[in-house]
Amino acid sequence: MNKSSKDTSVSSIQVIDRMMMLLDAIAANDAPASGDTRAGNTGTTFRPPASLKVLSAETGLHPSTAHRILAALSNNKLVERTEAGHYQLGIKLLSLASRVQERVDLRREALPIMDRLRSALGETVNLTVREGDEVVYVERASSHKTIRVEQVIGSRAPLHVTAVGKLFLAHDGHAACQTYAQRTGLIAYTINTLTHTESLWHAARDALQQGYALDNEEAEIGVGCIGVPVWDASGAMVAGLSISAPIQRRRDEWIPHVMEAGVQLSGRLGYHIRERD
Amino acid sequence: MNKSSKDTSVSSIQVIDRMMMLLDAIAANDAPASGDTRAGNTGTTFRPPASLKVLSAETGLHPSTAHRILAALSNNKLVERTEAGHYQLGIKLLSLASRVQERVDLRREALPIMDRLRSALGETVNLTVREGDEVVYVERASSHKTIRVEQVIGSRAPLHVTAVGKLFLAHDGHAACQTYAQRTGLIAYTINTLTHTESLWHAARDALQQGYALDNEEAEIGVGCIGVPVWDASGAMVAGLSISAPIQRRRDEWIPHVMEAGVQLSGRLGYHIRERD
DNA sequence: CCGGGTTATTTCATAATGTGAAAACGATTA
DNA sequence: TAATCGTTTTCACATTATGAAATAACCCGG
Repeated sequence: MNKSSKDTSVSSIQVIDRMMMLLDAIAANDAPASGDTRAGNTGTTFRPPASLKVLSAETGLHPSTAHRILAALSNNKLVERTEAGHYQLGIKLLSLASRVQERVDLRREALPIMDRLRSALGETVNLTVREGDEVVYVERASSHKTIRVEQVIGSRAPLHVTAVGKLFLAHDGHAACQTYAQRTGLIAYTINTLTHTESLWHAARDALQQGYALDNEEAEIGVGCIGVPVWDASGAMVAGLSISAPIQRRRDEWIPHVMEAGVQLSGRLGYHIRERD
Repeated sequence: MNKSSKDTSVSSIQVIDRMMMLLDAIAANDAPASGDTRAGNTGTTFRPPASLKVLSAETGLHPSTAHRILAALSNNKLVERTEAGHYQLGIKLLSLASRVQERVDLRREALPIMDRLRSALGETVNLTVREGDEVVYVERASSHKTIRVEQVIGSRAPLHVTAVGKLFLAHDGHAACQTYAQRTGLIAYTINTLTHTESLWHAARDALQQGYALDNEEAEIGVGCIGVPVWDASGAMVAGLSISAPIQRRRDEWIPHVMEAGVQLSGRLGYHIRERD
């Protein structure tokens, strides 16, 4: 009979849920083989294109059922078959997604999330994008406190003095960070500004690694930030989300909240969690 | 009982086909509205939303059925609901499509199509992309005839002397075409080269209108081309496909073949035929 | 503030639909 | 040639999706 232990939703259509499992399984097994073709593989780590066997095993569907659903998806160009008979995601997804693309607007998606974060923590939340060697403030949810930090929309700041900017630098890699350092001279804004190339790089790299960056009065004395990256569907870092507060009010407990907001916004832009590890 | 539908498929799953109808219907209603003067509104409405009523009418599905399927899709984030209750395509499509994006490579998709075209018509087929004021030859399926036209992969030609180049110019619009003309001076390569701004513009615009462009010995005496545009999922013109032959061998009957190849390749890149109505 | 018309949602009896065990197929490999 | 593995098709069955109708929510004009 049915041994369906993972009953996901109250009222959904079985076939469609199963279809979704299959699409996700295909997407997961579709991992690109770029740059990871080192010798000495153990043999089990590489990702073969998704065969029926694998997909049915991974989804728990009977091969027969999986095959039937995949054939239906194939008819509708939602999946394609390689000549070897393996499955990959289909072209139709591109044309459908292009419609979503047109609609998705960073600021519009960001605003409600920023609002919630501001309400939860009570401090000003900023959305920034990168432009060259600077971050630009493009949206804001202001704190209601009498003493608050507020950036002008449209204003800029160099990458190395902001939390989000350091994430951008880390994303660029070591070489680009060094080039940036040389190009800009890492001008000191406060006594705390990181002005040495390598300490900047290490701070940035560690920040990206842990998923958030701090700004400890590096741009302005008295102001502290927590910044997180925002990714889009293609895996590009398209923006940053940060909370800014008077340094004595800032709390480490906020970090998970800000990170959660970043994850949410990235999700709204089509980012899927398991990008690469 | 009353099944008067078009069952094109040999064996497909009903729900999935219906789901696809709905997704397509949503996509169609998601298109940028042109000439929709149904309601005189100002400001608040950016896009015409798709209501259940409209979708069920458009797909021929009973409202109840459509609603159920849409709810299932909604559970899986393939569609989203606006707060007004209308339906739009969902974020999940973005993350799925990004996987396709990674895989889709212009040249790889083009080669089999170019091969078929070459075999059908016996002349050299070229794939070109734009780079600034020039087209670059990036792929080729050579004719096997002893007398044939052959461009070097990687070589370039100015826009105004090639069939595909004129399509790019037309795509840019009148002003950009004029700028191009001023900037480059429309150097004559042969006696047939279009060296007058306006005649170039008219030729280009008409070509794009009709879906193909000719090159009548405009780059080199004795060589004639038929070129068609290649579009991607976002509606951008990303390349051109052209066939080149000694002018006395070129036939107008080839035009539909080349156009068909262009449509096929565009489809492989995610372009959906019905852009506007 | 109240009808009346419209649209969205839920219900539920029904059979049509998708299911999966098993068998057939087809490609490798021994 | 037989054996093995993965894919595809078949088919009897009941689970599953269906759609008519009833209900709820919503929107306007009076």
